[in-house]
Amino acid sequence: MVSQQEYGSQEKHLLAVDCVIFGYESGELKLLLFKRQLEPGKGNWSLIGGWVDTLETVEQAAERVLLKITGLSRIFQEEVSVFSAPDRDPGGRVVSIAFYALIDIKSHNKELVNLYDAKWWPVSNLPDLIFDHGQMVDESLAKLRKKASYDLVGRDLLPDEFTLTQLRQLYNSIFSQEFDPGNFRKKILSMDAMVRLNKKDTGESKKGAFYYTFKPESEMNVAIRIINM
Amino acid sequence: MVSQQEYGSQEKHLLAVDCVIFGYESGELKLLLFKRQLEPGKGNWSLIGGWVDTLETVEQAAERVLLKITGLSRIFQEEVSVFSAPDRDPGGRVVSIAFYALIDIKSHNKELVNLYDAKWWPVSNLPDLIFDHGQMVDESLAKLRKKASYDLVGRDLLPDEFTLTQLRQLYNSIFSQEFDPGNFRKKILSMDAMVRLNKKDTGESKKGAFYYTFKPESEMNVAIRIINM
DNA sequence: TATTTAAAAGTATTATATACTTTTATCGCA
DNA sequence: TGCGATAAAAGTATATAATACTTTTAAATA
Repeated sequence: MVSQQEYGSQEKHLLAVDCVIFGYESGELKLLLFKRQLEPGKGNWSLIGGWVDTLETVEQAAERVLLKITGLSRIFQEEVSVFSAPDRDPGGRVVSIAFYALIDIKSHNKELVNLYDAKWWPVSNLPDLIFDHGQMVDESLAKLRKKASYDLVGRDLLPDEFTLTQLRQLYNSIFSQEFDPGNFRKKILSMDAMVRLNKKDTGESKKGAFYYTFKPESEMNVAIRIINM
Repeated sequence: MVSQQEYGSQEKHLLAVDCVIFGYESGELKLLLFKRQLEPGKGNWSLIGGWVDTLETVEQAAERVLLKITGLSRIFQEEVSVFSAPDRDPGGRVVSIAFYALIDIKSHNKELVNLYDAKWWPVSNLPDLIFDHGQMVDESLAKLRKKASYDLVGRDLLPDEFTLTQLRQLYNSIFSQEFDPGNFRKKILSMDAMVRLNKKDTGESKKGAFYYTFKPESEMNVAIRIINM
């Protein structure tokens, strides 16, 4: 029988999290990016990251970073994957876990964002990013699309009250394609996921579109596929 | 402007990988488990793991572990997620990344498996596992089901030559449900993913079932959903 | 040669997706 | 006040796919 290696005398690693923060504003899916403040790569655009402490989980580290930057807590956030190429960070061996988060841009703390020298960029037109952050964004976008195909992501990205047209435009921008208004409405309403309010948004049309809010997740029909990828 | 923290003086972490190794044998989906050889938890069943070195990626660490145990390389393997509860391992702070792998049980090195005191367990009847390894298995199974729903996983789990009945039974055991033979055949063949050989397996029926082999992945119709979960 | 077995092929029904059309509510303006 | 414009909302018709079920086939064997 072959023996396993003991805990002592093993190599230890710097562990970080990097947050891919998605938001939605003026009909566009956007990403919160930062001017890096330390070498290497100082002055270039990057995701916001943070070190993982010994007494927390990586999820908690990501929540901590998100709170620090946006002032928001209890936000949808999901692990993307681990990035661990030995030379990925020229500053040293750092293993980083990417997370993506979905927030309502209107509700976050803009002063904090300014404080950190951050900017919202449309995902359709991103600058070059340092290290492997571009790959983190690509993987996050793929995950977001997958999630949006069987889950209503509007809950996280839209304000509390929204119209079906706004939800459709959000989906248009996530998938970079135009969904048929009638069919989109039919499918979304068949999920029984939201309630219609007695208010209309007349900004976009003469007739006006009803506002909706989401029902609690437990009450909706979860077995419906929104987009067939 | 708020400044970011320097690389120096950060806490470092022990980093490990744990491998959830799936195989398929006598009509059952199985999992390779190990009798743990060191404290804490010595003698209990666990996944096989290994430490991550400074000069490798976590994927390479997982491949290294898989090769050591099974003698196999170039195996399908995918990251599941990061497990980082500070107290998950009573032996100390270890952050572990779970991977799941799919192998053809027939083709692996049984002597190596014996050497490491390992055993194939049917997933329908697993023993208690140490630490959070049970959760790793649950997440891996969920990932495997999701993958199997849009991808033919037979390529990795079955021998080179197999019958449609064997492929269906593999799917039955992955999803713990009986798929209709006619409809399963119709859907699988519509993917145009395999070629029929001029050989029959007459073990199961008088008529005999044709053997098939997989075409290269590039040639198959990838847009077909196998199982609607 | 009749019987048995499961493979293989085929059919019929239902459900869903997609493309397209019609009606509706409301505003601005003649 | 009533008409045109606008996009929402509702409705329809067709194509495609999922599901349940039936029939035919090939080969072994009693």
